Amino acid sequence: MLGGRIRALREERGLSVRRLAAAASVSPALVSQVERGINDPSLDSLRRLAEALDVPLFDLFAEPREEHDLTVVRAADRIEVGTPGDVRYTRLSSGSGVLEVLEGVLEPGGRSSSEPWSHPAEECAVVTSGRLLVEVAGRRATLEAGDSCSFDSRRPHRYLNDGDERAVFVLSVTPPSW
Amino acid sequence: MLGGRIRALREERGLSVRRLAAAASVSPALVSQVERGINDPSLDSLRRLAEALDVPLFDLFAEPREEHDLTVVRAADRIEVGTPGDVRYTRLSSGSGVLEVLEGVLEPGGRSSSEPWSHPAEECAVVTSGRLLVEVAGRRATLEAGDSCSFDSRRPHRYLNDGDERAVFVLSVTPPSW
DNA sequence: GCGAGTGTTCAATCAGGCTGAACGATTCGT
DNA sequence: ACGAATCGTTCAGCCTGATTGAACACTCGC
Repeated sequence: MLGGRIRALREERGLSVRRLAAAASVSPALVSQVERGINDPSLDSLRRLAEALDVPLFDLFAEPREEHDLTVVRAADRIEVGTPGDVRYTRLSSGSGVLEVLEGVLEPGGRSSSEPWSHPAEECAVVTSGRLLVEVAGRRATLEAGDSCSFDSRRPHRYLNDGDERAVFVLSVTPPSW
Repeated sequence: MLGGRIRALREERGLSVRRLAAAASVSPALVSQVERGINDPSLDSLRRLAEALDVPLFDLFAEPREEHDLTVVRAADRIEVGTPGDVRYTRLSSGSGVLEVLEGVLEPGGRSSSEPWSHPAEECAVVTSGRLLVEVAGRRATLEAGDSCSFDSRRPHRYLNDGDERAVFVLSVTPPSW
């Protein structure tokens, strides 16, 4: 799992076990053992390996990404996802992976929820048409078509439509939270 | 750095050092030491802590998120970012964090690059207007306004405009790759 | 005052990460 | 066909350093 990741990175670079070991100042045996999951390396060794492989440490722990090549979602056949509050969300992304992109539609007077929500993610909203009122941690901002905003989703937030026409926006979230 | 992350997660959950230690079946001393960066825990201990904190292991190594509350980017004053090939990109997101959202504009006959690019990320493009030809790992798809596509950015890919009008699209990428 | 909680420090221990050496399989050049 | 040089792997054993339990100083209610 973690070993497989290291092996993949090493082979990607065409390095032999010994070469990598030398670059990381560890023994070849260690590299072999770690890659095969026989031994849990120390953090120190991992740091050296990560440096030798020229990747940030946390990359070694990254979940294996979902394998999808190219997913196309036609405007006509989008899938509707959960409807928190008054917002109608349809999915623009594939639904797998760590990136979720949705289209949100909010009718005049509507709101995403009565109480602001909070979840561990990062999001960015781009207004396509209409006017959107964003509330984040008590602060408010009004977005017109073409405007965008981004924030840490852990801060309590919600969307409102205080205008008199339908608001449409593209919402990007990572990682997905529902 | 790693310790700080653990401490933050623990405090977020209102757990005391002892409570977390108990939940992770390690000693309180260890938690304290690790949080203060006094020593490197073993991977096994880290796994237990991650489980007790209910986060994936690699979260403990995640870069500390940039602290921004609410960043608004007005349509009028977007910042232009690098221009790979013929695509003009302007930034819609804040520019910090792991989520990057851009608006791309591609004139007729233009292309993002002559050779397909590859970078370790995930991306999703939503066509706002015009027609966009997407090429991923040799496969091609034509997107009209409202259509979208998503794929693993590690697969070689590029965008082309084979239509006769300007193509505008919203591009979400995580993590940012330039 | 006491008791229960907080986070922290430190000596001592013992698990386990790491190494060096030897292994069998390959792939060279000759 | 044969060393020579690589490849990745295995294993016993050393020795570091992660882990622990106990004691620390502190703040809060009662």
